[in-house]
Amino acid sequence: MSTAPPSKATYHHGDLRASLLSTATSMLTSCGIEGLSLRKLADQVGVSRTAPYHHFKDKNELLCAIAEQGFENWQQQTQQIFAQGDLTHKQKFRQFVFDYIKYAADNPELYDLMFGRTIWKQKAATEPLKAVAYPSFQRQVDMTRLWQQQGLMPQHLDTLRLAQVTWGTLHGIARLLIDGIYADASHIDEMCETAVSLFVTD
Amino acid sequence: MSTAPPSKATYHHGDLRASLLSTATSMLTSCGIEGLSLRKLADQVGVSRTAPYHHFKDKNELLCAIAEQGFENWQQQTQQIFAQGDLTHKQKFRQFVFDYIKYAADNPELYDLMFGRTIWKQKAATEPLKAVAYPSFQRQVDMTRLWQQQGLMPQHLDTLRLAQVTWGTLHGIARLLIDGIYADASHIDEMCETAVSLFVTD
DNA sequence: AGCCTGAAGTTGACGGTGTCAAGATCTATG
DNA sequence: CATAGATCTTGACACCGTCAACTTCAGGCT
Repeated sequence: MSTAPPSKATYHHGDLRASLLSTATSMLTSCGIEGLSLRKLADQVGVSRTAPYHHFKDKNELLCAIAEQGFENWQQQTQQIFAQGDLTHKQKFRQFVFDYIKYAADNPELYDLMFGRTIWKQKAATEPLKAVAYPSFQRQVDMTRLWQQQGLMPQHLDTLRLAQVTWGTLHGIARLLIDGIYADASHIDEMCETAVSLFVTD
Repeated sequence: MSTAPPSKATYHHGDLRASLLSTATSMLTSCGIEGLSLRKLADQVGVSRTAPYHHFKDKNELLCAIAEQGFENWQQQTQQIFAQGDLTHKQKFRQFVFDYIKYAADNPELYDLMFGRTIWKQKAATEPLKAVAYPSFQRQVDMTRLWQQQGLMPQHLDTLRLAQVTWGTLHGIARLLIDGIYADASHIDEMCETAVSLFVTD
């Protein structure tokens, strides 16, 4: 599962930071954010409760590091859609919507950490996290501009505002789903289809 | 501020439940959900740490009671819009959008409690809360059906899905705002205007 | 009137949390 | 080979939610 140390007999772990990160991520996805405690984490990795503090300043920094990894994966995943050459612009947009929601539905706890208030409301994001997250926000704007130029979306609307609203829609649908309020997984496809047909002016 | 007991000399408080509720609500709005602890609350009300347990089974029940009040206020506020007779359908819809976002922006912590994962993801909603919240979800569907009949929104789309997407959009914009990610208060009006012009097919 | 049941409020205690300080251990560099 | 610094440890503190047992008081029954 996680990167195991070569031998447990050693006083020093060898690769504790990576171990903590991967174990924390799996604890997050299986137990939720409220079930992730530093003490349980240290215990699971087989190390004393304060050992993690030599690799992360505090719990927030650990959470930011997890989110950081999440953004890297997500970004990679997203860009694969646009690399596919044999799709029309509308098909790509449709694929983007479906994949966005699918990512959130498949990784609810991670999505919540990446795009939730735990990190952002308290303005607790670390610099490395910002360095990965902000460009991916910006990318949303760039894509929107492209969609406007391709005639998928109204050109008379301000690109930034349009980007905020379209992303807001995806974000809102994702949240309704993963917070289990007013929508459940069986509605995903139809909701995405409805969203696409609302936005795309063809 | 809160309902003060007639005299502090009495052993029994007199109206502790109401005092707890109002003080908790004001602590929530001023300190955030993470700053609201039962011990601090009891202390502020001037009562021992376990006194609240005679009025609320646990912290969750207190939170649900706060959310319950929030829904009642919110519902009341929303219905005032539709009582105004001198507005066109489109104007009413526009007003609804603006008011929805304004409510979230004005009461970020309360909005988070009412529509956030703290209560709903853990399926921790009490029966009284559900009794108030579910109908207000249903009302969203009813309004959407009306908007379709009035020609504001495409009639060929399934009403339930359309309601989920339109509400998802408002919810998403609200969350982007109150979580301080990718949008701030100065964008509110323009974002609302963009959302309206995207949804209303005139 | 007086008792006495039960609601309301109290202190004490337990296990859990994040985090700091000080000491132990090992690794690697001069 | 020694020693400095990174790494890991135990101890301690201040919080938190919650249970159990005790005290106080108000209201209804005889």
